[in-house]
Amino acid sequence: MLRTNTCGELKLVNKNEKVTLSGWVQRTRDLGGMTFIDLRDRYGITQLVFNMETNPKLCEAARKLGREFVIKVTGEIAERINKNLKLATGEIEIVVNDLEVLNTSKVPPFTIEDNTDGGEELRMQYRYLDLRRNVNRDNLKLRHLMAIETRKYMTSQDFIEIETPYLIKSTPEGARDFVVPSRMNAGQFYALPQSPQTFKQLLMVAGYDKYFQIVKCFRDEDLRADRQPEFTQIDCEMAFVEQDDVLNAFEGLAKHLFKTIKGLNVDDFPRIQYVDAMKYYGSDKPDLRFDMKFVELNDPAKGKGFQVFDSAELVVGINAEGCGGYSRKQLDKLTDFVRKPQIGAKGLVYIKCNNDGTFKSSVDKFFGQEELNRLAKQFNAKPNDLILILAGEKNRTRKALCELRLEMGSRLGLRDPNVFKPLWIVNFPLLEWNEETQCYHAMHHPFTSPKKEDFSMLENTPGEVRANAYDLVINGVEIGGGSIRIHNKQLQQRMFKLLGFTEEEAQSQFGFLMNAFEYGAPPHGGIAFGFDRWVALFAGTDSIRDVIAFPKNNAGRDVMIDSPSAISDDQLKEIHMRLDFNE
RNA sequence: GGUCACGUAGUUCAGUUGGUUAGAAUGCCGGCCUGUCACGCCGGAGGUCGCGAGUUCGAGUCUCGUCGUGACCGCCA
Repeated sequence: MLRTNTCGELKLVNKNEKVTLSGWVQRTRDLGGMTFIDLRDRYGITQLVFNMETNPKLCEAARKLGREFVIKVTGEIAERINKNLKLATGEIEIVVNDLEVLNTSKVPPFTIEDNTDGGEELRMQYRYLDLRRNVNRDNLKLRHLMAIETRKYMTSQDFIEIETPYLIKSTPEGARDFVVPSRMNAGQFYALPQSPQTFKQLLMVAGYDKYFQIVKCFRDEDLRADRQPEFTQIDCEMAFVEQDDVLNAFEGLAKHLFKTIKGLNVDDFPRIQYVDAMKYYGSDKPDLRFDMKFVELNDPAKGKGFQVFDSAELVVGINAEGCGGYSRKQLDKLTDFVRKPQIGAKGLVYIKCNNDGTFKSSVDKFFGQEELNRLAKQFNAKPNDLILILAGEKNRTRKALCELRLEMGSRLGLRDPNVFKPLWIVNFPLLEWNEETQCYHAMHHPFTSPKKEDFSMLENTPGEVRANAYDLVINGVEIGGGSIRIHNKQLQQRMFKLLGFTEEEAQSQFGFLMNAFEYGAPPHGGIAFGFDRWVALFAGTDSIRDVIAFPKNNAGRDVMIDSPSAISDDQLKEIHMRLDFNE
């Protein structure tokens, strides 16, 4: 037998038991006359003790063991003379009388410790060693628990998990598809799904009125810390529902996860209109852990002769409470921050609210004390507050101020990763104007239904039509999004036309869906959650790579197995492909 | 497609204005040590400064290119 117990479970109550343990050598402490070894497995660490006086041969063998050797030991559980309360098994140790090396190990390229000395690159290359560390094991365990709790909750609500295919059909809307050549059908390709969207709608037509799936999705786009080419969604769909039914159902799932995973009872989630989120936070995924709402200043700020304000489409600011003491240098740094190309503001106007009730501003030349006071009142600013104002084109300025708001939130320590502020953003626009292609495209996806009361605007002002679409946002992270779908062939056709599809294109790409709508499609809607992001959020990390066992780097490469890689000429021939690119 | 940062010992990093033999910590190897638990103490080995070109009397340091890694913009229904 290779083991009778794990390295995390033996306690004082097991004293004098004879046990066999197997695991990895975490560390040896050779004191000369005696040697201690920390033996590690997934469950914990147990101390082994070898004594030169009682068993010199065995003790010599133990001294030769290197880090990460795999060993099997048999011995008796003894109470420690010096207990280590930092360790779950710290009250006992194993007095070893038999030692077998199951496998040796090269010296690992970095230490398998909580505070490892290994850098990102190296740890990715030796991911199987990195995964031995506690932080990764805890993250993967958290991921597992969240998946289990999701399945438990969904099952309790009568949802059933149904698998949908991975080899499907390429369609133009949305992200770039990963594509798979077909051997049996020369010149034709499958695509990997960007999501099971159309299949789950077909399941609704089929009468499976509560569906979910924890499922891989694939998008061939450039990566970020929170984006992988393959990622996991909690994909859900319901029939006979309206927007509120969906929000309530999945607010239930979110609350269940907060409760069971984080032990938190969270309040009902606020529901914020898309237009309000943009107006007050400059973002469709506001971080509500802190307030610092935007205050628009077009009326009071214009007409004072300050060209920047007078010519701006929008003048808008925030109040950074308690920052009135910022030095010139600190303010310059903030100005540099907003002028970075990614932020894109031209400059930053400040108003310092001095403790004596006076104001100091970068636009003193144009605004007297009284006028500054009037501006400050709009923010409910108190002495020692700092008002920061940006001006310019509306969308750009809001986006820049959003970044500045988050930066100030971070500086003021208002973005505690242990605090969670979920909310719904509702009533997204149906369409978005794309400058590049000079046409509208669906903001969510082309199956999203417009608001009934906005139908009349579809012909003349389609940009103003609102959709039955919603996002779940937690702490400034978009965790999920969905919509009430179109279930009527005529409306779906009209939608495709609006998006610039010809009738033939729509038919060849989505005919299967529209045909299905002719056979009694029920009203339906759903949502999909970014599972990796949700786990990352609960794990307190910014990068979803930390919660994926074998992630890819930001060029889409797996540096451990070295993929993607070339394939042989024979393989190419089999799939009827010839390469055509410059090396 | 673009912007920025980084690349020096196994590893993580420092390295001044361009100037003698490139340092520290940790890991590794050897020795001592009977209650350690980040054990301690003593000693040792370990470097194509990512790669290529250029400037210079002289380059880890400056310039250009290139490769790798990370972050971001575009992109991601």
